[in-house]
Amino acid sequence: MADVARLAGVSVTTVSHVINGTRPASERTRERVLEAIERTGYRPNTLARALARGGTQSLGLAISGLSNPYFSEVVSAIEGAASRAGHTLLLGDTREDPEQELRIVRALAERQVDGMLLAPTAGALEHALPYLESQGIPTVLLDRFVDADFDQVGSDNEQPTARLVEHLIDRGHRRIGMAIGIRGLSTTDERVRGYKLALERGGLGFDPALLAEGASERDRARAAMDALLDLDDPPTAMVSGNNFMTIGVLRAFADRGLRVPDDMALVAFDDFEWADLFAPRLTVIRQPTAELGERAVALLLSRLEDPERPPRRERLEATFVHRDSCGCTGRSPAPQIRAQPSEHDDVTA
Amino acid sequence: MADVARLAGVSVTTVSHVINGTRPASERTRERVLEAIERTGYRPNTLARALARGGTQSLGLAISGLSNPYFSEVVSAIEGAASRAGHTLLLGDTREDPEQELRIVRALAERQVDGMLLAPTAGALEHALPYLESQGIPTVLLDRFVDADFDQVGSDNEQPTARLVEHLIDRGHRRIGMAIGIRGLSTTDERVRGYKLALERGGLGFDPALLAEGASERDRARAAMDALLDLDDPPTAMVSGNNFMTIGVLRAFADRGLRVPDDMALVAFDDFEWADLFAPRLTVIRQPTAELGERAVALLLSRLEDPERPPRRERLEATFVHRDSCGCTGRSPAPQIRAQPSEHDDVTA
DNA sequence: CGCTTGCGCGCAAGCGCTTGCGATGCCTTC
DNA sequence: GAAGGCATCGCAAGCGCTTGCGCGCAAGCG
Repeated sequence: MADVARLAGVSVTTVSHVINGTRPASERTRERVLEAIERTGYRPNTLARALARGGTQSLGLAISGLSNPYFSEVVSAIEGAASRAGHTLLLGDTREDPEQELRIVRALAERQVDGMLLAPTAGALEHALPYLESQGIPTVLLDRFVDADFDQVGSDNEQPTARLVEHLIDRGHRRIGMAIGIRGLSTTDERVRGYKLALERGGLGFDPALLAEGASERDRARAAMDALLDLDDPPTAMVSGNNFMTIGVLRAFADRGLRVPDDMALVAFDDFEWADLFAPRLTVIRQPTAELGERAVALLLSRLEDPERPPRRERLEATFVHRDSCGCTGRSPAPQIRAQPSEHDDVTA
Repeated sequence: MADVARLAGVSVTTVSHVINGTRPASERTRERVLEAIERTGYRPNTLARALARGGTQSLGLAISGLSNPYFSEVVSAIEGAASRAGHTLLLGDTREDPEQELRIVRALAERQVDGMLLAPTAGALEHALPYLESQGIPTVLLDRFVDADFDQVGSDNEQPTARLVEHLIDRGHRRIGMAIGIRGLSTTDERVRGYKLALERGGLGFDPALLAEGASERDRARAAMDALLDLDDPPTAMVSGNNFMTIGVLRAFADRGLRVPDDMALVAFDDFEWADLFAPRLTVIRQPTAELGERAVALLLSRLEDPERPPRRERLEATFVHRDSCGCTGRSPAPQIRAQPSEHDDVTA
């Protein structure tokens, strides 16, 4: 910037002001400065600016499993919203590990992000969250809810899962298993609660033996599913707690040559983009990923504007998408479907 | 940091040195400083450090389609490698738009990233790349190759695609169409070249009418595929140029109730994680996504160490994964398969 | 008992930018 | 013709950290 000032024959003050439009300048000097900028190939140093101004125009994003299609859709939406608001994203992967999460959050905070978007791990309450709170960093929690005073966004889990299970019950299933993600995450807990709720409503009673603990790892889910199938009284239908679990469960089925829905019914939380193109066409709950990302950013921006505003929680509605993996297709009448927004799917809110 | 210094009764100089271990200090003062840091809840300001030192320990990543599973796997690998090397990632989505790409690259550069990872758009040579070059920013290009003096990493495209097509030819197909991505990207061009090569080798001749221009958008691919199917002499088999194209093509098939592989054979570039679990099980070329990300970071780090080193290009081998969508299953002997690394797939290098 | 060594530290000058105060010169206004 | 107003700009003090110099002091030396 000093170069520019020299070339334009003005002070750095003036250069700074014409760059930022923070103070009027004569047309003449404006032009000279602009030209000097052009000729020197001047590249502003955002760091120095941030240091001087306090505020980096950047947001931290700490999340687990970038390669998880659900999250990557959310990330994509977040990137879009952040970028539209003139913010840059700093990215970190928590790997679902509270220590790693703290490291990431620390690193991002030390880089002076203006705010933080975090999909908290199961141990966040003991590590990352206290840190964020003590440092007074504007934060919004994503996907998983936590019992703490933070802004939070996520989908509704309990009722949609219950709906999934009830659908299986309606189809006559009595032994319904569930493959679940990481214990301690609200997403997991709430979905399990929905599962139990539906069983209860259906007068079925909850059998802990029918829970396949997948810990959100495909291979663990596969192994756990395998164990379920070895039961004396194995399930005739499964509900999967998230897309990783779905993959694991299906692998376990494939291992034994079980076919969906003929040998085994399956419904799942989390949709896949291609899900209506391949068989079995999965009956799922679809989360509003784009909206989720956008709301999260919106919440964060609003908090940046008013740090004192009381924390807000937003539950977004998830959609029931009726396809074939539940075993309904053609053979028996599909239950209460209300709309068909997608071309090949039956979709209901 | 001033607070810490005061509380410890030393100068900021000393605080800085004990934090960074840049100068020996007496055990006593070390302890006092550390304790003061603890008690003040001091959080180092990376920005100020970067400003003083020059060097931010952060890398820029500009890529398109975060929600593309191929890219999100690469991103995941990059994040891992970068994080292991002590770097933070700044993320931007180019949306395949050269102007947007330049904006992103600029924003990242102005944030003083130490180096840049870029999946160049088709117009990069006119915008982003000259900028990067003129600013002397260490850069490695990703996925797509470009005719310029940059470090570059990507998969082999031509031969693998040819292999895909030859496979169809071996199965007796004579009208083989291809759905292709964005023109001007080396990935697209090279894959088309592989397609033509195979046709030629098979004595089939290239018919431009059989190219479905999908521009890497699912809906365009679907429409283009639709047009192909309306031909007087429609293809009996398709090869898809990337995973978006695959989705589009399959949608077009679904629209008409065409079944793969019975009514239509399909082979594709890009694997999906779940591809062996759903029908049709796609026969594909799988790119080494993790390796790609890691090599890219490795290249960038090595360039940071030695900025003068001549640019390097790395072609990574893609894998032929033989499944059912080509129409081979059981009915006819599968051609030259050499290994079966995956449990349910036939995989060949 | 002076003098060198070496150890432990602090001073202060930046890094590149922003911004509160003025300073300067010219044009109006009584 | 002096005073006030307005439009244009520059000075210099930071923002929080790093780092080349150099100072003081105790130990070691002849």
